[in-house]
Amino acid sequence: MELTDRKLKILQAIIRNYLETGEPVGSRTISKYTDLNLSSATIRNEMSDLEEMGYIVQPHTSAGRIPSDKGYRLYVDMLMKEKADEMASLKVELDNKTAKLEVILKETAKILAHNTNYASLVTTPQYRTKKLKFLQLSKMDEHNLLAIVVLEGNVIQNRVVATEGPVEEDTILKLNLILNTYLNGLDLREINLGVISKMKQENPKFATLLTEVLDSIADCFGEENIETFTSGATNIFKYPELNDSQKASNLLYALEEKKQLTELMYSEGDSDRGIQVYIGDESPLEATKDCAVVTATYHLDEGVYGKIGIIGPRRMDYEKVVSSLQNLMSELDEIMK
Amino acid sequence: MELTDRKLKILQAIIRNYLETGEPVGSRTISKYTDLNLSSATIRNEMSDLEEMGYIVQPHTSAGRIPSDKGYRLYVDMLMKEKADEMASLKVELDNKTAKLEVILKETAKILAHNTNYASLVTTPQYRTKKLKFLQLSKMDEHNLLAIVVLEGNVIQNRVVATEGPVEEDTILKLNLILNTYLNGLDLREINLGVISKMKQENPKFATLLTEVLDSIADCFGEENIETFTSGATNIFKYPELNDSQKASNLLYALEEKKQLTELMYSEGDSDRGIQVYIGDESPLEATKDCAVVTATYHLDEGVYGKIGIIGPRRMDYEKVVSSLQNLMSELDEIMK
DNA sequence: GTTAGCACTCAAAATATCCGAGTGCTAACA
DNA sequence: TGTTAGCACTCGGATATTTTGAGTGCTAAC
Repeated sequence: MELTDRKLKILQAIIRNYLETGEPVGSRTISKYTDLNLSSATIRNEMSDLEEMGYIVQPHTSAGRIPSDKGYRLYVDMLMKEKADEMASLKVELDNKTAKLEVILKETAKILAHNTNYASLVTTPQYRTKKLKFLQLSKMDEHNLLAIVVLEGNVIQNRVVATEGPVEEDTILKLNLILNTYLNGLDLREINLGVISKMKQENPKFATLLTEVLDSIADCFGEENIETFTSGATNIFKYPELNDSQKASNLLYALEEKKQLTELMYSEGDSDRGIQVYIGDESPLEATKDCAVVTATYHLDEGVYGKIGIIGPRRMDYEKVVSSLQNLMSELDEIMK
Repeated sequence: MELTDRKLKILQAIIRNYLETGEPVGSRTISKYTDLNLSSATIRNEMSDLEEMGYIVQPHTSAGRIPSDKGYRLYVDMLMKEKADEMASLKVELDNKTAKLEVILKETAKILAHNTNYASLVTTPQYRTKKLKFLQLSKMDEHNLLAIVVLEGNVIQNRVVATEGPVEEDTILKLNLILNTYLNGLDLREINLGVISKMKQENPKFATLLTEVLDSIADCFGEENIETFTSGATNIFKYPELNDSQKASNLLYALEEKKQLTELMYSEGDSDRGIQVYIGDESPLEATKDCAVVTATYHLDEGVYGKIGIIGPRRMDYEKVVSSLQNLMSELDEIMK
């Protein structure tokens, strides 16, 4: 059967209406709602077709229709095409003087949640290909060194390095010199065995210490280092279809744990610039089977990116979410430059 | 009317039973539950008295009784007296080699939540009277310095200091020297105008820079610097009496925002070593009016302490919670020494 | 002081009843 | 051939009604 223009319009009307009300919509409603000037009977016939084609479903015999995941998908795809570039104006109050990444990201999550009324997620960027700006060791006490690692983009991390024996102030100065000389401007892939062994060979006195330090700072780059900030988790109580203790509990648990969600955000490899939408069962994550998840990518530098995302009910205001995400995305791009 | 020993036993039995089941308990239940060997009729008489005295209430005429806040209070107070020193053995898997405070505290929250099946809170300690161990400035780029502040107890913080103009490497070295000379070993109260102006007078060349740096690091000590970690928020869904979307939503919101909870934890000034219990309406916080909140204090150094706490339903297993808290409290005391 | 017995209460569960939005189908119409 | 009015039918949800049983308070006997 063919998806005529009229069917499309009706489908769109059904979805729009359902997004507003959250209730199944009937033929009479649509007959009045659209500018098609068709009677409810005609709409019924068309709806019957749309149901057969799988775009809408009836929760039970004598109820109106609601969009199926397939219906949402069609709708979202259409939307994406239309709205690809247009961008609503969203006032963002990020104070870009704050140089601390963590603070910016937390703030971003808050703005996003507040603006959309859904739950939001923001991850720290992956540093895999991030370059080392500088590295600074200091003596904390007899058995511990403090290593400060600053990566490009002013990402600051610190690690405590436990040393075998006590270390002289003098040695620390030398270590700092060696480490910065060899490693500055390199990214994780470039800090490989070659550089390391060269470094040790040319400074045999410090071989042990260097190993200890390098081990401890290696994970500053690592993937397990991604942190996810969430905000607005309790927004989900605003939507009756999620407001059921079982569902809410699972969802909130996922939001608290974050780990799975982080994986989800990074799962769909590299649709990179694009915006990714998971509707209901499309999501690989059990906890979000009743939700829609929309994620976007922000860029910190070539090859270095993080994710921002939204979790809400299936009947999500996709237009608003997409434009909010695009907005914040470019806002972040800007700040991070 | 006097609170006889028998009445006390019955009250205790009622509370215990209610903690287990969450259902109002009737006279017949108690008559079997206790070793008093009294008929249900007798129990009924006693219960009638207990109700009159305000220790138990009837949700409706033909239901059993549940403890009132006053009843819980009596119970908890008795418990505290009995259990003051005894300590259950709780296997704590804190890896005390990790020197990073944040990680330890997050882990603590998790253990606590997991162990008790309630929601847990852990705050970072207040550093008001914490001494400065050392301070390290590094050049990040033309307009930003990175200030690392290490306080006693290996609490590490960093701040980005924006400077007026570019700063020479040489200048940074000198600044480091000056700052550490004047400030090492001092706490916030001791870093007052006196020291600062003296420092500036004796190093007039750096007066402006010093001001910038000191401003930025001042809040490393500040109270607004307390962070609260939570865990097990979704545990509240396990208790039917909280599992109502309105209550759950409020509570979870409070747990997400944390700010109010932090205030709550620090509100009851200085019961210091002790354990603080808020039952229902005793709590100043609206969101926890249907809960019980138990908090304890851990010590990092003289005058420096943080809080750990539990939020759960009124019918909380107080014994277990108290001993868990005591355990973790001393465990933390130990690690922080 | 304790207990058995019994009438009484009342929330919660089970059951019955009603209501109406919405459907599918048919027949008439343009 | 596509559109529409009309109508019988369905069924979830709201409301009303009944049943059930745990629990109480009171009284009288032990």
